[in-house]
Amino acid sequence: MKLYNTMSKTKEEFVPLEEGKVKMYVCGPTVYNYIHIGNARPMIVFDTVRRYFEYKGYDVNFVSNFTDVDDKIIKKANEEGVSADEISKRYIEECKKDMEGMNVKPATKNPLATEEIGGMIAMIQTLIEKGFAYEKNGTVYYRTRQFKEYGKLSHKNLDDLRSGNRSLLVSGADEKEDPLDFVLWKPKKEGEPAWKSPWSEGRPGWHIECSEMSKKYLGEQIDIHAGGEDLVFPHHENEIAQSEAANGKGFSKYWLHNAFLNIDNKKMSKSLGNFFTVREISEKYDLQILRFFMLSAHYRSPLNFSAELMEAAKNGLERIVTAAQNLKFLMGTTKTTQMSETEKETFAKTQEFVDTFERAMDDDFNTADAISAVFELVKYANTTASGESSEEYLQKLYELLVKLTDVLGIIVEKKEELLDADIEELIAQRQAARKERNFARADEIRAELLEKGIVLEDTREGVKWKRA
RNA sequence: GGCGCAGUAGCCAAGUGGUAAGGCGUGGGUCUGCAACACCCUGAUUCACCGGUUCAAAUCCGGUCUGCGCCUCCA
Repeated sequence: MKLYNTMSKTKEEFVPLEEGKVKMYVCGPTVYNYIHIGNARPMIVFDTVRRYFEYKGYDVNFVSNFTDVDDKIIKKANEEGVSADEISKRYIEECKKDMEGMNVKPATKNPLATEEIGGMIAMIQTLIEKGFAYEKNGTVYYRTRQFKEYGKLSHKNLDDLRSGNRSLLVSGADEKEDPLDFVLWKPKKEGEPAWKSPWSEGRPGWHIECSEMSKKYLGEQIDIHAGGEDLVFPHHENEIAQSEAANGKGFSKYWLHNAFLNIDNKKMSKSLGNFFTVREISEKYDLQILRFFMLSAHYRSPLNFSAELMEAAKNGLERIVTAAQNLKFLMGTTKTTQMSETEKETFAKTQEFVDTFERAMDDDFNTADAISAVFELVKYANTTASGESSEEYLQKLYELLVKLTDVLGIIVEKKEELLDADIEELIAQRQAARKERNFARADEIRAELLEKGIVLEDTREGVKWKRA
């Protein structure tokens, strides 16, 4: 299994720190509003990564935080005249609802920054003791140049950073020893949430949160640290500087970053007005479609979002779900139970699709290729399964389809639904009308049911129905 | 200015040295009372452009054009 490591800029063979286990940390959202579809990409992508590790038999400890103290949260709280705590609690709940809709598995642990302040203070203390941090008037800064490997993740040269950001030297006319130093702890301003610390009453800087939460819940060394590509610098670079300086050992073995989701080939932003929340999308589409859409491209490629592409994703996903439903339907009508020798041979050929699927996923989670393997399985099922198939054969095909789509977090199983008695009656009436070749009446009933959201399909094995 | 990514059919998208997967859409056909589903056929002599290396290039090298990202606590 190979994965692309931002640190080495190459695909590397995955070797876990501990046999059979994966310790994985994904930087979560700052909860000041509903999450947007850009936030959804890493959630979906890294959930899929997790699912594939689990498919391969690994025990995955998946930790993803919520940043629940931040300027934007405070700003939102002030606008609404409520506490910052109320804002963050509210949007954590809303975020979890969206994640459920996208079929993102709950993390092993979702630490909250505000509940880990003690550990952060201890880590900052250690950094000060080791000479990697210093305090000035209540603010604690990280002494960036003290960490000799600074820039190793983003492949930046400290002097380039300096010249590129000369303007900051002026605007940052503060007490920093060096303009590259970043904040570990800052004193509170009027009306801001604050915690007591040895330096001032205040709150932690953003970067230290992840260093501490990752250490607390996964240990000083982890297998995978992931997030959006914009986090490479400075966030992850700073995390490395903090964690490795404080713990005296390598932090994460592999660094995974997803590319951005664009809209009209532009980065999504409020100022451009091309900003969508997951909640807005959910009003128009099942979030399964959003998930399927996100997985249709490689996670390290920029992905463009548009209504047209969502429609295409919707149709593609429906093809997969329909195939699964069709197998299920045939299972209910088949006469034979056991697979014949011929069917055994036919089923054996599906191994080819499994191999293709795994080869794709083993190659840095190539979900686009993995999906094409699923489509090939779908075509194979559609071609080989019929009313003549045995229940066992249909069942095996169905289980295989579920197994592969489950890795992608795509749900093809539908809950058993019962129809109202009057709808059952209408379907029966229509069948009777068809038998009498009274097609006008039959079509009338079909149209009537369609208005109620019931779509009918006539097949050799009987009438199928589904909700529109 | 520094660092980096990308350009493959109408659209989306794999493929990183051996002769272009898959999906959506279009058009035609089979099935069906019709429809839907499904199936079959339909698509790039060609992978932004120009050179080069090689028996062989979408894939490697050089250059050009175009789009985009990071260098601001934005996933």
